[in-house]
Amino acid sequence: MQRGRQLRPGVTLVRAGEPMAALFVVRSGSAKRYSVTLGGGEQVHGFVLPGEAVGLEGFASGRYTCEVSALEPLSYCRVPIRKLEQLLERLPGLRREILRLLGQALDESQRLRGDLAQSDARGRVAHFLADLSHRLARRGLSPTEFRLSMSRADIARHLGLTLETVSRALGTFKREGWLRVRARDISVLRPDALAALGGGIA
Amino acid sequence: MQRGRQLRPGVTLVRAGEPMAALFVVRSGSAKRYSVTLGGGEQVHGFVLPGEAVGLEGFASGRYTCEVSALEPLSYCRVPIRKLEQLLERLPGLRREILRLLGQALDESQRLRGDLAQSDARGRVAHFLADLSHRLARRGLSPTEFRLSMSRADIARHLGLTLETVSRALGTFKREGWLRVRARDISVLRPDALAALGGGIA
DNA sequence: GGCAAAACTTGATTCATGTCAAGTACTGAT
DNA sequence: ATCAGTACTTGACATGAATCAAGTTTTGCC
Repeated sequence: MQRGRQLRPGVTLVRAGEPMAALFVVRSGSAKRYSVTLGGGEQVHGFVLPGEAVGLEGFASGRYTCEVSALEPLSYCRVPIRKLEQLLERLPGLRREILRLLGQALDESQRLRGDLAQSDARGRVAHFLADLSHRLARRGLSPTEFRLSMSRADIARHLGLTLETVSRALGTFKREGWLRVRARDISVLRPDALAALGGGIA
Repeated sequence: MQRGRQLRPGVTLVRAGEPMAALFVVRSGSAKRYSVTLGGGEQVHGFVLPGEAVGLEGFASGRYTCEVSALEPLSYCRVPIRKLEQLLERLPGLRREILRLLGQALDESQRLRGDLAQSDARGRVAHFLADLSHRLARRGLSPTEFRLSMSRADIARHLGLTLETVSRALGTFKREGWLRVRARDISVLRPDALAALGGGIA
């Protein structure tokens, strides 16, 4: 495992189509995962937060299938696949951990898709915020006070909305007293309300 | 591996919340993967075709996270997890294969989510049909003549649409000469047109 | 084969979100 | 500190999909 590597904002960590030589784990900062569509637009698959892995979907074909680029100064570890395979040979615990990681990524992706498919614009934005909050909390960061490292346009492309609609949803949450929003700084005042709107599975 | 098991239409193969005791591989027939939402509705995550695996997302927590029930008479193999772990110990090739399977499921889920987020109703339905066609072809079945084993309502819940909208989309494809539709029997006349509308990543 | 229930299609209307457009507030550079 | 460029907000309007409501076809059962 190689650690202590750094990336400046905007720099790409992995590119779609490159052979998967390593997995990455983000240590600090955040990144955007996206694909470039036929029309030249970006499909934003999601955002990577500290403690989360990058490159898992490369197991499918041995190549990365999306681009991942830093939204803030990013530090990360690199885990070469060769090394990983050697370790998997010997460590049943690591085997389970990798399967768990993949299973979790799969589960989250499906759950998210389901929720997006069935909620309106406000529900999607609420879900997005609640999810972010939850993932930050898991990492020991504040679930109620945080700074969005991504633009409204990125959020919109992630949720299948337009940036205007995202802006309006944030506006209504603010007006209803659920959030404080100042540019990219968010304070969640009513996590329960967001979670309720974000909806989801029983 | 235990094979030759059968299920009648409507019967459930795995239930959300159950401990993951085994993986399953469908041999013939098809199934619906779904979650029950807070309101009692169904979130349809997708459909399982012959040759595809069921239960992968259970690796996340050791429990299945969605329900899978047969849409047609279903035959399948059951692969107990204990057995699988023993085999993973000895067979590096199987380790890679399982990772590949999970990576592929993850990649497809993300790609699908991205496409759904960015297409309109017709695009989604076109994508759905093109995907189905592609997966059937992979299995050696006809990519142009098939029978939908799921209802319009299931398709709609899968795509985040209403059943009326799905019906109308099929209607327009029919009128434009891209499909023949007779109840659940589909003939694809213009696969290219569907693929183009289904759009996707570069 | 006939019947009832379910699944599906089609039409009219409403509403949410996209689109277009203008204006405001950040941000980073000089 | 000022300025320029970008990001964001807000408003007016258009549009595609949801909703509501009949009708029609298919399916499975007797």
